[in-house]
Amino acid sequence: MARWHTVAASLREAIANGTYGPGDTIPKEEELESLHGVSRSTVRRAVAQLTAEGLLTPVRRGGTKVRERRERSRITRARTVYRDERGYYFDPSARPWVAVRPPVVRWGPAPHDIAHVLGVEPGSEVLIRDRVMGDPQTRDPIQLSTSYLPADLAKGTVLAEADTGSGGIYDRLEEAGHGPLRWSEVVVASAPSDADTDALRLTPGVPLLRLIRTTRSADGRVLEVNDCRMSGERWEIGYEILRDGSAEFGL
Amino acid sequence: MARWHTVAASLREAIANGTYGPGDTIPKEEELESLHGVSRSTVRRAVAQLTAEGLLTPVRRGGTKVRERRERSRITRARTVYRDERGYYFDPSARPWVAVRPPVVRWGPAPHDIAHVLGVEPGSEVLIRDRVMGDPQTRDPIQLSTSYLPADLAKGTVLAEADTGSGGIYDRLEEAGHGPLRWSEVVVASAPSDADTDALRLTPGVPLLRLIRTTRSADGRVLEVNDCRMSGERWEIGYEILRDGSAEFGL
DNA sequence: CAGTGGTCTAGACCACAAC
DNA sequence: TTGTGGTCTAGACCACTGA
Repeated sequence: MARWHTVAASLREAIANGTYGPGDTIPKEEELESLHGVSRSTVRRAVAQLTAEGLLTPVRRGGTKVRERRERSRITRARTVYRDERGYYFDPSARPWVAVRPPVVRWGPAPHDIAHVLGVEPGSEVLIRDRVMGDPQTRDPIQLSTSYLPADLAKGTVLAEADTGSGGIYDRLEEAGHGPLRWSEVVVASAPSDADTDALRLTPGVPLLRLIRTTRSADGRVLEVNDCRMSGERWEIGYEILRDGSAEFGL
Repeated sequence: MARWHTVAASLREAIANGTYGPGDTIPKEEELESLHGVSRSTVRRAVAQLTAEGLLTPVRRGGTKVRERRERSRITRARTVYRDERGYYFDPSARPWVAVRPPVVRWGPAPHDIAHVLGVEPGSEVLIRDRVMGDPQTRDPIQLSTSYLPADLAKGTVLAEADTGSGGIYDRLEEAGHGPLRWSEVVVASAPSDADTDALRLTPGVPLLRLIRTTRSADGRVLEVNDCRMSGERWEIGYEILRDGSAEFGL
């Protein structure tokens, strides 16, 4: 076993058994050097590893601290989509999030994994609608929501405008004769891109939790793919499980 | 911007635009040194970063390669649990996975996040049932499934045996008068532990996708928490979305 | 068996933030 | 102001594995 592995394992153990609790400062690099009889680079390799794993956060001048793990908040997904006069809702907990910056609408290449679902060639031009949802008070970003629409569907329509009006793109799609719309969604865990790490202010080592929702027309054509990304450390997604013939019960 | 950031960004860009495609070998460390005019350590810092992000895999003697991204396979969760003569099922796709090693049953401390759901003190002793499910042919591990049960419920019962008999712990719990059981589940993304990285043979930088299912008795007591972990790179979880009053439709 | 990545050292200077 | 982590260099030897 490499020496830095030994140092990392020793730190991991000390964190696991509570020797260093959340918020505590671990010994400074110089002390870890003499403690394990290794050079500073070796200590730094070990600390870098635990940092990437989300266990530590180095603070300049303040030492290296054991990260505080927040409790995850839950987003609950209902079995049925519902709507009111303002549009469709997928989340019955109805979080009061707001757009923390104006939506960005642009044309660009379809990412590989999205293109596959959207049924277009990877890299071909599609309409990309970016929103950042966050806390109404603090304006902290919470979710990055990106919609992708096929070019031939969106070109020259209100779908490509920043403001799509009441009910949003789904009402526009139904008005254009594609309805009644149908949706499905998958949950994915992935490493964040640099841009997402930045936008969500993620600590290194924290994965993304992604909800990828596909909108289809009544005849089965894929009209939109929405990729909603949030911190895997701060959020979890709850689903109901029903028993045959039983009534709904709470989570 | 630090120099290693520059090198990392340059490599990321080259991978994104296809200069280095999946499976390609990037220039060896020595070449990257002279290419960017930095020392070997700096090159290595950049490569370490992209490796942690899951973009590269260094191969001794074979150079450093751009990782092939596999397509994700889907696990579909139905809104209703169903059962046959063998027990309850939560996954209608009914994957033919098998236990790739005998289940391990032991008493141990409840992990912090599980204890919270189970309603016991973190670190207090609970029954832990570990299973590894995998491919019937290759016997590759696919899912790590760990069940936690409160000590007072499981002590001295068949629940603490390796073989719980036909229908497993759920049938035993219902026979003990706790039924009809109720379930709920949440999806979580998290960084894997060392043991999980090892058991699932995860590449560094790949997050875990976790299904945490809670079993409750008819009167609401939490009887079991199951933590099912799989590679976030290889799996996604699909959920049905129904429209009010509409018939089911496929994903 | 040789070339690649893996590890480690000793030393230097920088930059930020808490004091 | 100063102590902490952040970056970088030059050089050495090791260990695995694919040519």
